[in-house]
Amino acid sequence: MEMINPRQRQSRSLATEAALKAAARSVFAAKGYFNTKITDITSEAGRSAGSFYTYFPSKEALLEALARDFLEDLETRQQRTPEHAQELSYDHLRAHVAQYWHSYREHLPEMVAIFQASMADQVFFARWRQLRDVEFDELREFTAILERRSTGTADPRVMASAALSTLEFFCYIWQAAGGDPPGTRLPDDQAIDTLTTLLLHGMAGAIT
Amino acid sequence: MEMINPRQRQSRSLATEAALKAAARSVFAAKGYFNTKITDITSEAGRSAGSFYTYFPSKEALLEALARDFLEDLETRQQRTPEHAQELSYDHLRAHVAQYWHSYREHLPEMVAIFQASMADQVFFARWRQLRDVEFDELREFTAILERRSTGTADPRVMASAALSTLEFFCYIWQAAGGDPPGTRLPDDQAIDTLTTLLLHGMAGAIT
DNA sequence: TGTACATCAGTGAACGCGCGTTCACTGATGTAC
DNA sequence: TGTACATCAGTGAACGCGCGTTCACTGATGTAC
Repeated sequence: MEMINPRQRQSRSLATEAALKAAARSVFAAKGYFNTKITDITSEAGRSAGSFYTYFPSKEALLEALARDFLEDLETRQQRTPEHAQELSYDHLRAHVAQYWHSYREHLPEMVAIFQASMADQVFFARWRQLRDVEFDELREFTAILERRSTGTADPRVMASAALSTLEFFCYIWQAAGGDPPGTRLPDDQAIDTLTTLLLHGMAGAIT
Repeated sequence: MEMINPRQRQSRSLATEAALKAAARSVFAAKGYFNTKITDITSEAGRSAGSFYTYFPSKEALLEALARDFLEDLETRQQRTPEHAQELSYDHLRAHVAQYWHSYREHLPEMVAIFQASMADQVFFARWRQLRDVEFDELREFTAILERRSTGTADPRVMASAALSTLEFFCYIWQAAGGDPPGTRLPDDQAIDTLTTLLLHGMAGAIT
């Protein structure tokens, strides 16, 4: 029989690696990183336990691979948004908040798994902080406004750190931890508007 | 020889239980909850491995005991602060923020360990949310002001959830995760002032 | 006050469970001639 | 095109490490008479 696909081995191999990554994302999201066993990932991916080690030497290495993909994606996206503001405006800040909110949802398994892993592993602690630095850079333009017009009552970088804490943990609470109180739902628009209002007026409180 | 202490067994027992709890707090803070082995706790406490099980059936039970102590402490403190404000004022909000900041530091091992455990264990997830609800109640008076004078652009409870996210994660970043960027120090006053400025003006942005 | 026995905190070596990891094997794909 | 061999993805039973947990034992404290 004629070969349909001249690279069957390679494509099978790529498919399995992708299946393991996809399965890991799914299982991490469902059970959490620590509760996930290698066999949970392989059985979700429809492979045998041993198959895992053809692609990744450990669960950590798999998460590391997901983290690299994620970081690459973030940095690519960052290049596409060079627009900068001179003043704090609701719409402009809202666009940033909305991007963070949707990006968090899109990468929820990675965000949560890397954060969880950061609590038990130095390497992932560094990875988490690195991802956070990328997000911090996204707020650079706002920090710059604060620096230019600061009243001196608050360090702009500390203010930016607080603003990022708000974004990050509000997303965690509502997208990963079941809402506030648990079980509560929140429309995307309302989440984004609330965050924008808090951060816009909050940061404005530190400028002239 | 006359007995110095008529209840030597009991006091020795209480001392060991307290030593195990203190050792656990110390080791949790140093290595994190997941990396802590039972023998890490017992050796820090200067006891044998087997001794642990006289007092706690598992590491989870020990953390559960620490969580109960913590919750009790929080609820006792809450009764001591019945003062309520009718308006948002810097000093009044600052007092709340300061209390949260110092309470977080005082109970850092519990805060972090319970949060970590919440990511792998349903029971501790519920405990973490319960502790968070207590803190949420502390913000009730501010939520009430928002409810009375809301412009309708943001749900007061969602705004309070965002404010608590700011408090909680800013404390985590600066007290547990080494600052922002890691390695940075922050005087208590500056942390508290920055949080107060952000939250005061941020919440004020949602009222008439 | 003294003796004999009971109780209990504490010990640490040994046990065993769970899960990560290995490896001999299978069957399919790819290559050489 | 066919045959013989090589390579590789994938399998899953078995192995073994690490750590939680047990338990027979020790020595000190407490009690009975």
